[in-house]
Amino acid sequence: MDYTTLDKTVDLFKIYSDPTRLKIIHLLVDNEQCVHQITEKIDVSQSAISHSLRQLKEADVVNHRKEGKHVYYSLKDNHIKEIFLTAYNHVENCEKKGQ
Amino acid sequence: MDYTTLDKTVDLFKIYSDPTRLKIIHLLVDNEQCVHQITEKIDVSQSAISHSLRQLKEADVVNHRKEGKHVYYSLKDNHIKEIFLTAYNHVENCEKKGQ
DNA sequence: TTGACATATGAGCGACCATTCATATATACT
DNA sequence: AGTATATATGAATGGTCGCTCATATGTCAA
Repeated sequence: MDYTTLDKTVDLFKIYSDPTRLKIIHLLVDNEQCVHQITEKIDVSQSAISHSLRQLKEADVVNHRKEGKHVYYSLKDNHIKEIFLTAYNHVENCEKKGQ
Repeated sequence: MDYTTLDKTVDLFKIYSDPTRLKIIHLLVDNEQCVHQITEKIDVSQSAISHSLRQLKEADVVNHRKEGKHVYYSLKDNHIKEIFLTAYNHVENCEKKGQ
């Protein structure tokens, strides 16, 4: 084995490095949401959302629970939220300073 | 324009999502280093290192200063370090807990 | 100015990956 | 059972991107 901590960190960052997945994470920062709600708010096919959610789940970034026909997703961990917010706020600050 | 904050955040995460670039960031967490030092410590060609450094520079992740023949690179910002360390430590903790 | 060392750049190739399309599964209702 | 809604899956494809190779640029020393 030489699948190091650094390699695993790369994989975690890859999860954040896609517009669809990051939009989902953004939505889930505040509340859990079901697939249907997510699909309404992001402009890609339901299939694409589902594929993205699968990756988020396999990367241990989200939890999911079933409730009747619906499946609700939420962020798994405070670190997951923290990584997102630190980067997001950094980008926002850079914008205000002008690039 | 609809190059949103979220899109820019995706681009920032993309920078972290490559083994070579992340290894460089890892090296620079403690000290600034010149290209030659970095090349000695990472097992890809000098050309690949240089390409990676260029991307890091264009993404405003690193500073560089010339000193004679050498060019020294360092992390530009504490946020850059924080994003890396939060993710890296998260992965380390997950490893200890067993996956 | 020639040679050695340090760094950067451009082109081209190969691999990876997000999306769509079509379809499958699951649940609820009548 | 049959229909509608919600979600998941597999295959195929188009685009992105990191790497190597070759070469260019820059800097110092003799």
